[in-house]
Formats: sequence, structure tokens, C-alpha cells
Amino acid sequence: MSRPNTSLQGQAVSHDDHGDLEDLVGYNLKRAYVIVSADFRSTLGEAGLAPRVFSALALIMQFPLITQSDLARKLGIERSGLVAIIDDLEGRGYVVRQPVPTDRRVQALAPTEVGKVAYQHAIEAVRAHESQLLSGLTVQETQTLVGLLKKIRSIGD
Amino acid sequence: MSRPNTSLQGQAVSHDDHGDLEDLVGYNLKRAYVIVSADFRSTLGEAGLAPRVFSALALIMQFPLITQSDLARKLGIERSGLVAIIDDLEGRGYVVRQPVPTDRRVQALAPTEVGKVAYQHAIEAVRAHESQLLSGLTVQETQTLVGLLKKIRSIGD
DNA sequence: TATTGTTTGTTTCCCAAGTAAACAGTTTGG
DNA sequence: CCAAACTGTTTACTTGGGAAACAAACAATA
Repeated sequence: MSRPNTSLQGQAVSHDDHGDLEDLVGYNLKRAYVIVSADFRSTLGEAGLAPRVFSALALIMQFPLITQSDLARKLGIERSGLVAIIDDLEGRGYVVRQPVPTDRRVQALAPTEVGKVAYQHAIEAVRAHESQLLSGLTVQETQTLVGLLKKIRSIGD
Repeated sequence: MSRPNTSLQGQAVSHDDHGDLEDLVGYNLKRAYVIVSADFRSTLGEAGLAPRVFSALALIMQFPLITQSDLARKLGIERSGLVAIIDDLEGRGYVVRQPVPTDRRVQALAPTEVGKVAYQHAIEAVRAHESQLLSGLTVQETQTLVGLLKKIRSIGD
């Protein structure tokens, strides 16, 4: 309980007082995420795609005819939550739900032509804004950051 | 529109197809945050402090007698949102709202003795779990990560 | 064939986190 | 002194997401 530090890494803990929170990965992760996602929203504007809708569209572009269940798995959310996202995309005419003859339970998700060009515009805008937001970081630093984040992501199988 | 890349950094974009999302900082940030915050919640358990409540407590420990407005500013949330958080902490007996004679609008936040020991236990548990969750990263890498995240945080003034 | 178990998309209900707007009480600056 | 600004708070709203239930469809096995 009051044993100071028996961690694997024997991290020195450096117990000054710039505050405990500043050393926690989770806290910094959240604060940084808030900033980046706010930038994302302002990029795609008022009636633009929400982050999760954009992510879904991106994965549909990458894996055309993917199933809703598979997509939910890739996104790390529940199938039930995906319904509204696909409704959104279908409502914009970016995606269609196509019946699959070989398995009448599933509906494959296919991007429309409109969806394709809309996505291209979106991804360009997002990339541009993101690289401008992160202009305080070198390309090296950004790559390092992404690499480390992926390393964390890989923990979750 | 179809201009490939006019970004400040001239990042090579490497347009293979491992998917656009994987290169976006925002996406990786979010996915990583989900994992770390899930770990946080499992650390503090069912009836434990929510992340934001923990953060508030940590800042109250660091800045005793801080004002609710100041705390909200430090946390980057609205004053209105902080009310429920302080209600939570006060309900647990970890914190008290103390009237301040010199300014009768404000109520200074002070940790109780119970709050202090509860916080010590919590921060130790959080640190232990976090360093175990991130045992796939070297100490160096973790420090680098935190440094880069702080750099992003510093963008938001 | 009939039955049992599983998967898919969906609906409905719920919850957590956070913002925006309004408000009364209280400073504070011109 | 009075208007402007600030404090904590309530209420209503939005967003992102999970849990449970369900009918339709499929798979496997008796």
C-alpha cells in the first residue's frame, strides 16, 4: 500500500510538485485528444461529418462491401451503435446498404460515387488542418507520436 | 482539389493502402485514449472515481483552496460541468466547499483528511496500473510520448 | 426433417460527459 | 452609485456510446 514503487520499469517517479496529473499518460492523452478532435470538427464544419462517421466512411472506402458487424469490430464499437452512423452516411447519399445473395442476413456497405468524391475532399481537408495544427511538431516527432500511439493501440489486441 | 500535397511540411504522404485512418493523429489518439481510460476505470473499480473526478481531486490536492472557476479553467471544462464533479467529491467526504470571507461569491475547495489518504491510494493504484499497461513501452518511449502530448496540449494556450 | 444455437441488423432505453443559456448573489471599476 | 463582470448553480440539450431484447436468417446436428 505504502510501498513506493515496485513497477517493472523502476521509473524514478521524480516526485517534485509540478502535479501528479502531468505525468499520467491518460491525462495527457485525453487533453491532447480534446484539442485535436475540436480541430477536426471545425475542419469539417457545422454540418460536416462527425469524427466517427468520417472514420466509418474511411473504412468503407478501404474495405468496400464490408459488413456492418465487421465494420463495428474494426471501429471498436457495438453493432447497435453503428446503425445510426450508417443511417447518417446513407442519408447523405455517401453509402448504400446492399443485400448480399449468399447471406441474406448481412447488408454490404458500398460507397457511392458521391461518397467517393466527398471522402476525397474530406480526407484532404482533414490532413491539411491536422498538419497545420501540429505544425509545432517536426515530421519526425509526429511520426514518433503516431508510432507510440499505435503501440498502445496494439495492447488492445 | 486534386492537388496532391501542399502542406507546410511536405510530408511524403506515402499513399500505399494501409488505410488513410492509420496515419491520422486524431484517430490514433482517440483509439489509444479509449484503451488507457478503460484501464483507468478498471483500476479504480466499479464505485471508484471517474477519470474527471480523479483529475479534479488531484488538482485540489495540488492547489488547496482553489476556486471552482479556477479549477474548471485548469481542467478545461465549463463551470457548470464542474458542479456535479465537486458534488461527487463532497458526497464521498473527500472535499469540502469552504466559504471565503474576502469574496462571498466563491467557495474554496479543500481536501479533507479522508480525501487525502483516499487520493494517495488512488494515485498509487493508477500509476501502478498505468505503468503495467504500458509495459510494452520503454521508460524512454513513455517519456517521449508524454512530452509530445504536452506539446500538443500547449497549442491550446 | 426438426431442433438447437449463433449471427446480423435493428430498436429502445439508458448513461456519461460536456456545452449553452439563464439566474441570483456578489464584487469591482469608472 | 451604477453598470459591467464574475461566481456557483440549475435546467435543457447534444454527443458518443453500451445493454438488452428481437425477428430474420443461417449452421450444425440429431
